[in-house]
Amino acid sequence: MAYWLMKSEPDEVSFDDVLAAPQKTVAWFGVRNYQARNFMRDQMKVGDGVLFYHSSCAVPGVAGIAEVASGPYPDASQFDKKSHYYDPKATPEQPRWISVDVTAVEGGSYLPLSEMRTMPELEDMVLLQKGSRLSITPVTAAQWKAVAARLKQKV
DNA sequence: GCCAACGTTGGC
DNA sequence: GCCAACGTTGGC
Repeated sequence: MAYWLMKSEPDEVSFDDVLAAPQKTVAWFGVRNYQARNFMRDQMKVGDGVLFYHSSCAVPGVAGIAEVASGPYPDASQFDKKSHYYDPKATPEQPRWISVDVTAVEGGSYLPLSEMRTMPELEDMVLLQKGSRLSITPVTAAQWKAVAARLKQKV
């Protein structure tokens, strides 16, 4: 089993939105970066752990724990001319971008980025590396454990 | 709003 | 295939 950190802008989809969704599950759409796409396509498995991260907001940080709930399938927004994720080069026969479903598992506490930067266990986390902007990044088991423990501590 | 860092595009 | 120009991300 693998672990991931996935960034979402809370103005678009917040962790609370996922908790409120039917079956607490949403499609993760709008990934338009090949490296992030390839993680979803090639490495993610149902049941993998997900740190749900809020980016581009007042207090960025991990907003809750989720899990991967489906295999990869074509991201519908790439075909939608009205979507700002529309990609004219994608066709249903030859889709470029994919989604996976993600289910919320546990919320109720928040770990700010500023605090993550103080945790020695997270020193090597991809998210925290200089210049890192990938929307989906791998998380090690040790990093996962440290974040989960800290979240639990805060409840 | 600024700006560093990174990704993508397209001319050559 | 190189690389300059441009666009985007995302913290601050």
